[in-house]
Amino acid sequence: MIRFDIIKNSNNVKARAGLLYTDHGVIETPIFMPVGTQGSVKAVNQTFLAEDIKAQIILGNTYHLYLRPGTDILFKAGGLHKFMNWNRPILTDSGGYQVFSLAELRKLRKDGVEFKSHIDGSKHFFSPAKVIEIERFIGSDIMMPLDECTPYPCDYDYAKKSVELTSKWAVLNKEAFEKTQPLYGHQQYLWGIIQGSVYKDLREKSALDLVKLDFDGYSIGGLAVGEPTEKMYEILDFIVDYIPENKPRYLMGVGKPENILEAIERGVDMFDCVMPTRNARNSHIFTWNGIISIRNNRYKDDFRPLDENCDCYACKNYTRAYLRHLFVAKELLAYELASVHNLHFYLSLAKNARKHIIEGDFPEWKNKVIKIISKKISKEE
RNA sequence: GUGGAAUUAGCUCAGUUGGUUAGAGCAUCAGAUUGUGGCUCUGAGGGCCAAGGGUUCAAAUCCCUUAUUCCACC
Repeated sequence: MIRFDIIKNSNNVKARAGLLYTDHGVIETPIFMPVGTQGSVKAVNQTFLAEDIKAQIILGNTYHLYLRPGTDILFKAGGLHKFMNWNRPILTDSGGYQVFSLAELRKLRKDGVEFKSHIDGSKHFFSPAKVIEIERFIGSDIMMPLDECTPYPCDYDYAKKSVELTSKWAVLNKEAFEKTQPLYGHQQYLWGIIQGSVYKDLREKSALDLVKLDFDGYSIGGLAVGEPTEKMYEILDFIVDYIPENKPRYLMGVGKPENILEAIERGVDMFDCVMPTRNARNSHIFTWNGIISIRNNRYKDDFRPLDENCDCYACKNYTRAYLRHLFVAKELLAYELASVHNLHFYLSLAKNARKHIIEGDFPEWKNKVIKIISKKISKEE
């Protein structure tokens, strides 16, 4: 069983600060985990990731890594940590989301999912046991089980069947996990993923089924897939109480900075999202003063840093005008600097949230910063 | 000098036998992006169709003149 120490509970809200122990290091929660789908956080090298951004754990994706480079290469390399030169924790998503997002290629079966590779069209089959096997080859510290992520909107009957399937698979995931061993000498842990779309009774059923199996942690999946944000908060308010308090809670794929803070307030400990990196590549910059679209014409002669309150590599060394120029010229450095900055912002956001939970003024701080950081900067002061 | 071709958005070009408010790509400008199928998607602005004159109910389209550019031949 993974060790998770809650070092401080918030007084009025469910937010908490904790320490999550893995063989690759201790993670301070709440935490944001940069997404490195194919064994690389896009446009960011591992040195920056560790030393500047101060990422404590990153994500890999089972579906993508299985297709390329494949488990034989990962095994020969000694696991993903060595392969990519990252010695801090790694969490792998199972490919359950790809089952949903690549829906045209999939065929759901009771025992797993058939799909066609988006790379070469070849046919493959994922079962819960197969996914665990692949994650053993990858060597991720925290493994996600195979699940089905429902789209939104999703009618009740489909969501119900989907929860039943995900619960059935959870049993098989857990069995496979217990029957197999880590390959590289460090411990691996398995989470359960709660589904149920926007239906509270289905969410409850999903949570009860999974808690019975006693996973190391619990993920909340199937949110931020298009439902109104208020709906997401409503489900979070409801579902967190069904997850044992001493287990880490992971809200998959979320989200915008304000979504993360609202979810922390509701008791979530872990987050991942492509937003800081994908948006960085599209010139969308998160700052403590609000959102900047750095390609905008008005930054062409703005020689201030992206964010005057930031000490990341990009802000310490380069100006808005230069970043805008790089984006307009489609220079590769644009993607690197913007990604470093946005990830640094997300990690700072989590770090500050943690600090204010410990200091006891999280809700006040949260309400104050959300107003500022979620707004687009439209007029320069 | 002679003959031919061309001239349409900032750039490169479409534009059917003349027929409503002349299109595209790129560029520009502005949005979007939530367990990532690496440079994506959506939208907007921008043209007295080289200039002038004719023919016609109607001209980017046909005719004439001029200008500019390119090609071929003396």
